Amino acid sequence: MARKLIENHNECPITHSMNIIGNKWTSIIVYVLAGRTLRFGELAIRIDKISRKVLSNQLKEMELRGIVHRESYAETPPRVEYSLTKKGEELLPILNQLCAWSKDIDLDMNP
Amino acid sequence: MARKLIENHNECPITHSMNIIGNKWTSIIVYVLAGRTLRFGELAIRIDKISRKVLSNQLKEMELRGIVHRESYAETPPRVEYSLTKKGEELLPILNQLCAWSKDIDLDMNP
DNA sequence: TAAAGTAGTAACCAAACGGTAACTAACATG
DNA sequence: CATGTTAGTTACCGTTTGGTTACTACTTTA
Repeated sequence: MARKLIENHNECPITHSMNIIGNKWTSIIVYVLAGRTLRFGELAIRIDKISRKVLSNQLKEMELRGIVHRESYAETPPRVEYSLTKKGEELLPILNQLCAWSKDIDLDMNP
Repeated sequence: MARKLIENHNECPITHSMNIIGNKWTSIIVYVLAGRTLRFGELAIRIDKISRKVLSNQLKEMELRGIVHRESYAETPPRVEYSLTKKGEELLPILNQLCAWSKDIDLDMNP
């Protein structure tokens, strides 16, 4: 279930960072969750091509890391709401800089 | 050879960013190359656990994206030196923020 | 009684990724 | 003539990741 981590015996800080956000979906989930609360199903719709299984796994991992907050309501049908924690919100300005940085890189001339 | 990209029809900027640096090694290579020029073999030694094949592929992709500069000398034995482009250098302050952000996240309590 | 709606989970399979070992070219040295 | 040196590449294969489908539980509505 859990993703495999890069070994990091010499505690390289960037390797540590990559072990947290260096995968396909984590940053995208943070970005989509920016400033709002969304239910599981809404997240699944907004994030193109993600499967419910993978979304579920990622959210679980992010909750464990303290990036995402999960609030479950005992209703029928069930309702579960996801939002960013303070830590998650702190990632946003960094991601915005990343977006700005990558703006002028072209992927069309592909390998 | 080339990594598969996340589909991004609605041109989500963070998805675009993740298509560039959202993988195991790219950011780590940028970090190791910060402010210096290294030969292929030196990179392979400094980056723990990366295989020469994967390193070669990553560098090729990063060169294509304009993040890394490759200088090859027609000597025997061959010498190839890698360094960051201006674009690559611009990524560094962002990566440093990422390192600072991730500092207090604990991975030991693992999924 | 049947269907609909939600948030998952389990089993299973396909695709992507990563690693290993052997190999190349080209010259220098012993 | 064999060996070492470097930056790769190729073929092969195992691991990891991702995707699909079906299924659950519970209650409301038709």
